[in-house]
Amino acid sequence: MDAKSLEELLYIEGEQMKMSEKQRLILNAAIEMFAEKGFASTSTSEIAKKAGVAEGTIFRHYKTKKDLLLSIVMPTVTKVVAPAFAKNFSKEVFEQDYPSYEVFIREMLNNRFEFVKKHFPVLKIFIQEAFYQEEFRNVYKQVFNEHVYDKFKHIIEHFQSTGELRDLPADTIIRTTISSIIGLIITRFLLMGEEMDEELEKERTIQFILYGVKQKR
Amino acid sequence: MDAKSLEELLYIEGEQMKMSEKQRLILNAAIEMFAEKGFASTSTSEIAKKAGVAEGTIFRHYKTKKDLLLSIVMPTVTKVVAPAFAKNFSKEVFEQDYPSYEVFIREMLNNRFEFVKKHFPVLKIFIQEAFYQEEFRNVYKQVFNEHVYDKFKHIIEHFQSTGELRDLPADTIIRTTISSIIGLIITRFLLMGEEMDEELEKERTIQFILYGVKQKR
Amino acid sequence: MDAKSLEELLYIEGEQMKMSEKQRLILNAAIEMFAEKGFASTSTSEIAKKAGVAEGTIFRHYKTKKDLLLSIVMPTVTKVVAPAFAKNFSKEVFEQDYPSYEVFIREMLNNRFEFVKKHFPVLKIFIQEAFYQEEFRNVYKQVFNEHVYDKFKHIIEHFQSTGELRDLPADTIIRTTISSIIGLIITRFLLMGEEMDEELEKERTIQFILYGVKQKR
Amino acid sequence: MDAKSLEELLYIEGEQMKMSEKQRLILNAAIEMFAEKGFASTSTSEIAKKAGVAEGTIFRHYKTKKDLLLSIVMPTVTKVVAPAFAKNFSKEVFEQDYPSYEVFIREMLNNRFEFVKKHFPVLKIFIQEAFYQEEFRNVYKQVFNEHVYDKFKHIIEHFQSTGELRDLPADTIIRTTISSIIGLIITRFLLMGEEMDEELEKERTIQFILYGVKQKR
DNA sequence: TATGAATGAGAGTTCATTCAT
DNA sequence: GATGAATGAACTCTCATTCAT
Repeated sequence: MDAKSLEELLYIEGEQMKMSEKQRLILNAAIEMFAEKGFASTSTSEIAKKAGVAEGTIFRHYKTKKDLLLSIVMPTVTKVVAPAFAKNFSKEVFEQDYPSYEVFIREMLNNRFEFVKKHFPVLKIFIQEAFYQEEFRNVYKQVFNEHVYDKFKHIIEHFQSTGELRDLPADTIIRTTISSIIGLIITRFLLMGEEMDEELEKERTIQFILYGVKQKR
Repeated sequence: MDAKSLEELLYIEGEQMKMSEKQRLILNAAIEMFAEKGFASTSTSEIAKKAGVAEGTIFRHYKTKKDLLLSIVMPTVTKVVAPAFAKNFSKEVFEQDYPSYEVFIREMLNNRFEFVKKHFPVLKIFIQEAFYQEEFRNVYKQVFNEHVYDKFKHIIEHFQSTGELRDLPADTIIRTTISSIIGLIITRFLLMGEEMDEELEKERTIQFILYGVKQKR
Repeated sequence: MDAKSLEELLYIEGEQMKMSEKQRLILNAAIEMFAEKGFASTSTSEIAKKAGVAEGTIFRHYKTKKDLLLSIVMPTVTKVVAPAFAKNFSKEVFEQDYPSYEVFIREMLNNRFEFVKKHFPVLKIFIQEAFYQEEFRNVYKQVFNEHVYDKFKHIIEHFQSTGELRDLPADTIIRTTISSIIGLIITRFLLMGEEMDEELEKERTIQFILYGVKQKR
Repeated sequence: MDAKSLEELLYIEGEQMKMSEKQRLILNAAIEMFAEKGFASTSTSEIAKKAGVAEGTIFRHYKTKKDLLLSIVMPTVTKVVAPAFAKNFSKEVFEQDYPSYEVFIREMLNNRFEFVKKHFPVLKIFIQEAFYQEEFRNVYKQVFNEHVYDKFKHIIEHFQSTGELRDLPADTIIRTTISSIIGLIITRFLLMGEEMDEELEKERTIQFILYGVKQKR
């Protein structure tokens, strides 16, 4: 990954952003290896070799191996979960940007799909570790609760009030919408790869969310 | 896990089924630890201690640590993916069992949900490893292709011919249906735990699959 | 050191005493190296090499390097400080064994001198570490207070009551007596070595303690 | 420690004396850390941090870490051992300063006691290292032999000739005198600390040296 | 068949020292 | 002169695996 993208991805507000060249090499190598073999199965000596630095150099920048993992994964969590909802939802902006739920989920799906495509290795690392580290799951939950849930719910209720959406509980709509999007993403990035017709399946997923699979009577 | 369940779960056709007592202790301990901490982060000595056997005993039954992993995970793949479709689809059986797509997915969802509930640790191990071992993903794909895909497609086409299902491509319906089910399962077993109202969310997921979230006009 | 001596030296009451052959080799090597180069400057790989075992073997027997140090040093503290006072001081035994303060300190000096001669390396290790680890000093103090001080004081007061000893405070007599003995021991084992005429200097030290260096008028 | 004291302590005749500010910071930090944790257990980075300089700066002033140790310890040896005997023993000066052995040892004890109190950390470092580095012990022996032994012996013989001292061998008197003083110093600075009544114990030690503990008949 | 002591390769980490700036 | 990033050897400790009992 080039220096700029990496810094943008791993930048946390309030932290100093500048990375040294070696640090970038280390992070890129670590992301690649962790994504490929998993955190526990990747040795710091492998990372050092791939990065082309001495093993000691890793520990000059990151106190422990776990520290290196966190510095890769933590800043990403926010960025993957929140941005679709980061906009300032003033009424005008909102109604202009999202005239319908369809426009909203289409934008969200496209936006997150591209993000995942660009940063898939880091996300893979996050997901893997979230399996066994509660710490990781909690960060995800926290970000979701703080930045996403209320706004998402608000949007749904808005479109229920306009009559576009059925009167299902917002929670269920949130879960099923997200499930469908994540299901698409997993299918594309973990199971099928390039052989999938991306645009077609994205569109179908949107239609599925919107109309369901059952024929209208 | 008791001896019988374990043998059933890990039994592969054509193999000798009898397990010694020690072997069962080892497998149970390994499943628990692998699920909790991951394969790479679990040491054989931890397994031995938890199983109450000597370290050497593990290697008497399983040539390597990886061997132990495979003997846990491989037989499970088939069992988790296939059984809903394992029935003999003679016309009568089928029409009798599944008078509608709704009945079919309700049964499938309930059935898989219970299976996951019962064998969650083993499945967690499989998923974790599938992330980085193509070998694992391929086994999954193969089982899916061999035992599931054709039958699932056949069912969909059947209900499209009866007019119950819309004329979406079967692949899309398969993917979205499975996505929704897996989404529910992940939400329940990885994110929310017991705090979720299982029966309610199951029903809503089914409704979502069937009708979608969009109001019918 | 032979197996028997080592076990006797490092045995702690209430612990299991049997040492494996390898364990003995490790302890002997560790004592030798720690005494020669100090704890911090001795690497576990050196110890392993000198003991003729694999490095891993050390950690099978001792959880950490520090553990190895403690298992050498702790049991010795008691044995070096206490035994001269370990006898059961029933009145008869006492008056029979120590008809005078002179007999008492002569026995104590000889006894401790021989013990130091036999176990000098272990004691050297203890002293070194006591310099910077309060933990070590406290163990020493505790043993001294519990097993030595009262009895020593009692003896002194006894010989003050018989008129053999001057009416100095017991604490001062204790400190100066011990100082003189330790001074002799340090001179012999750290500064001069074999070139010192042991018996002569022991006798002179006893005379010094008893009569002082100043001429009687 | 202030600049002047430090320079005085570590000054060796014939060397250039000026220390830079940074050098002083480094030496003070090193003395403190070495005394607290021992030479081998103190890292140069700790010293640099405590001194508030960069790690590289240490190596600009001292070729190696050991060099730093030597530059602290070596000049001190002379100063701790010799000064009591450094005076020019012209007959007049001597008889005027030391009209009796008692006056002599009282002055020596007080003088060395104050020196140790002032420079305890450096001395602690020296003693620690003297345990395993013969080089250090030899320096001590050499200084003792060159600057102390003959003069001390001469003093003793003088007071034997005046009849103040008993006809013990001078070596024994030297050893026991020094032992008693060192014993007091160790008790004060390593074992008891401030809780000891300094003046009282100093006086008692002198009395012990002079009269011994045994009652005069 | 089961044991557990022993192994040695390799893990993560520290550290004295170097050197370009 | 001072810096501190970089180094790589060496450190303590872990681990899957072996094998004599």
